[in-house]
Amino acid sequence: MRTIDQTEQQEFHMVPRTGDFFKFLSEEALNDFESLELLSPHPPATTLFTEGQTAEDILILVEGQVKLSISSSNGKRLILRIAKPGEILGLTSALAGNPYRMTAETLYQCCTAALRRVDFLDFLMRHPAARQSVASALSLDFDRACERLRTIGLASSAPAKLALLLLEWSAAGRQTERGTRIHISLTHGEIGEYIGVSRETVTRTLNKFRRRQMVDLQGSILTIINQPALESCAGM
Amino acid sequence: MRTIDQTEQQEFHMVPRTGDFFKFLSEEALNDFESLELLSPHPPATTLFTEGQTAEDILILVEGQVKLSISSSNGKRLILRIAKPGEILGLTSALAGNPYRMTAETLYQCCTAALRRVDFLDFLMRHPAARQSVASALSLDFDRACERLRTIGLASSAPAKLALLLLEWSAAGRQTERGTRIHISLTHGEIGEYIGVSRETVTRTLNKFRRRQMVDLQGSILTIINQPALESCAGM
DNA sequence: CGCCTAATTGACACCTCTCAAGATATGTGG
DNA sequence: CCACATATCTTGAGAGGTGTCAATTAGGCG
Repeated sequence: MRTIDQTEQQEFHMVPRTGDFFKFLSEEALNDFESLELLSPHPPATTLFTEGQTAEDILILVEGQVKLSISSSNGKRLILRIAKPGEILGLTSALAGNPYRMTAETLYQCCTAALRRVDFLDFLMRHPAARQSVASALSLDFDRACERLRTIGLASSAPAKLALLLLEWSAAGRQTERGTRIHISLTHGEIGEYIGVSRETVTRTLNKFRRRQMVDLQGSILTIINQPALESCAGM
Repeated sequence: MRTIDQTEQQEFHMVPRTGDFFKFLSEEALNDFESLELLSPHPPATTLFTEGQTAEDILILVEGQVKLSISSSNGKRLILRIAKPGEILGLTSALAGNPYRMTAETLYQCCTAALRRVDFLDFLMRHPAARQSVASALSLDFDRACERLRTIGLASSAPAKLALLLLEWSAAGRQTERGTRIHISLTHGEIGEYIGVSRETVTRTLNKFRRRQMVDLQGSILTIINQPALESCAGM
């Protein structure tokens, strides 16, 4: 189901640097950074680090997507979010040198840049812009966790949770004349782990949305046809 | 039900500074801080700021307890945590100058120290120890949000959620020969808002715990008699 | 084609919410 | 001290939602 981008394994120095962290670095800071980093490719479905493991290095996602999740001892998982290029993985743990509070798993072929913790802290001392960038990343991490709490803790029913998730995703979607089109790259099981409901409930609820003409589903392409209906379902 | 500490309204300069933020400040930094702050007393059940409001000032809790919560448009609330003295309220929003993501409400008579945002940022520039302190506070905020997600999102049943909450609180409790004793200062309704279940379910579940000899309940004093049983109930 | 993963659908049990009624506390004013 | 008002807790009954289990179908890939 999950289609893997068949991009050629690129030469490391050619890997483009996109995303918030790199965007605000000066040319000079970028060069400084590149002299410290260790770039590594990772196959799909690789575990980069797990909950409880101590953070030795700083890991920055350069290319690909990484699933961040927390899990309970009885095997249940809760997906926090899908990290995009330019995100620092497990930032708070990495900064403080604490154990990771989450598990990071590659979705596709990924490329990460690793720095030793001390090197990264020194790097931040040298570049105020990077410090600013890290501060907003911390802020963003917290905001996103609150957003997750809102979806999981405040939505009363499974349809409400799913509607909230779709609306959240719709921000990154493309506008078409039929509605907002988004690409769903997760399985129903993973969507379930995203909003804390079972796989089967995701299937049933998605079908309910489709029957009610709220969304259209063609393979992994979902189109939000009736956004107001979705919003009222989400309780907005 | 909620008993209010009848401490005399103290002279401002006599208010003791406790908690993580103040603990790591040098004498000099503390004096610097005190020259910038504006101390204010607040009656119980006062709203300090609400979700969506823009953060103009930095607010640090000096004395008392503050309930931090998020809420949905249909009136449902989710308590994030009870802030203790020394905590910076809405830190990520305050630092970034973003709208608050939560609502802050005093529980008892409280005293806060307010600084203008720019003054606080300047203060941080002057005092590396304070910067360090803020960094770990940010980290702690995130960790606590994840902890909340674990309780609300990963626990499968109401008893599991309540058990997790009690065990979380037991860390701050006092050991006695009968078990860990904790003081519950929230109503059942508020406990419900803490773990995302209804008021009645809290009552029923607490009684179940009591009937099964897992806890003992005398007014607002709860004693964890059978911690292993609680832990297994929490799914640990 | 055969294997494997994911999606689908139905049946059923159980949990929790809601509504409603009553009991128990706490505070207030006479 | 008593009567009253208010807030909180308690308990029961009913309904709806969701998880689990099980069987079947669909789709991708070697």
